[in-house]
Amino acid sequence: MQLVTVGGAAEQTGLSAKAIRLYERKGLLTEAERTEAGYRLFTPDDIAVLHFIRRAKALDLGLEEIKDILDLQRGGEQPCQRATAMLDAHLADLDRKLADLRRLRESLRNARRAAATARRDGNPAVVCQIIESASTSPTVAHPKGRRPGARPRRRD
Amino acid sequence: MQLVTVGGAAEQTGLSAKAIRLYERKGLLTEAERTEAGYRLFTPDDIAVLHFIRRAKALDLGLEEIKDILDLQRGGEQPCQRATAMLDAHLADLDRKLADLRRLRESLRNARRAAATARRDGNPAVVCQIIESASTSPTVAHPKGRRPGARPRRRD
DNA sequence: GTAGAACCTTGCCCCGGAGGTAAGGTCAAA
DNA sequence: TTTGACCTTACCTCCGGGGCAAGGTTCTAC
Repeated sequence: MQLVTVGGAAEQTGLSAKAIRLYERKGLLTEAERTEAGYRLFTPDDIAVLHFIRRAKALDLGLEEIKDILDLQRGGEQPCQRATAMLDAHLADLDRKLADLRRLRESLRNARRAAATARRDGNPAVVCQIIESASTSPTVAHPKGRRPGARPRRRD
Repeated sequence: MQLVTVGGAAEQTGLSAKAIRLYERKGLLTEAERTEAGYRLFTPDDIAVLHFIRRAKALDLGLEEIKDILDLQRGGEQPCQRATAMLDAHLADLDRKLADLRRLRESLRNARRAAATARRDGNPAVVCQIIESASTSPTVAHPKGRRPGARPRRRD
């Protein structure tokens, strides 16, 4: 049963030592045992949890969500139901992201084409036309309505 | 020539006032004129730049990159060549992201399926199997080699 | 036995791209 | 005059750490 320090845990899991300390601090890991000198000692169980975290992160789960799953599991409950719900949510999210990115890709391709054309035609656009031509905005900011009026007076 | 305050500029561009101040502070906008009271006054040109920024942001360019383009343009140069290079880079990046996300999506679907099966079979996995089964890691962290040895001594 | 490398510790500031809030100044309309 | 909609700056927060400082510990080589 080798106990390892952060560096060893990092090596075994492909995470950074800093990240591992962060996970402990955020409660994803139970607090590690310490040597007399204060070095953390991670058990094979800890390493397994770290591997779990790494995989979960690869699935784009946030640390908070991963913690939720781990807490449930540590509480003796079966986190699968909760976890599947999370995964469903992420799946839906992912589909949206994919669609957005595909649109974005199209915008970029169009922009590139327009830029190439403009340059070939020797058309020195006033403001770089490249991005002007890319129309659609995948993610729209909050509109936040505002009444007109309140026209400012200049400093003179 | 209406000059407008941040609120007006925000309204016209769909950006938040906060974001606009940030852009000015980061040098994407030249410092706006002020009223005696210190209110910013944006010219139609500023508004055009803000529209440009918004479109560029929609193409996932970072503020620093947008600033680079704008600086070039303000320097009287044609930023198109530089901008197309950026767009190419982003396009390649995007393709990678898309591929990653598609793989991720597959992982999630598999994970879900595995979870459903496990639950149907009444199989109470030791650690929630859901994520265990998802193998591939789209983004890999830095390996950072490390010599073995340095085995810690336990506190006892 | 001791130097020095290679670990480890905590703590703090930094990134992007803002959002939120505070504490206060300004301006136009009723 | 007062209200309230606007504006100002400054600082804290988010996420997931990276980087560095300043110091303690342990291992290896001599």
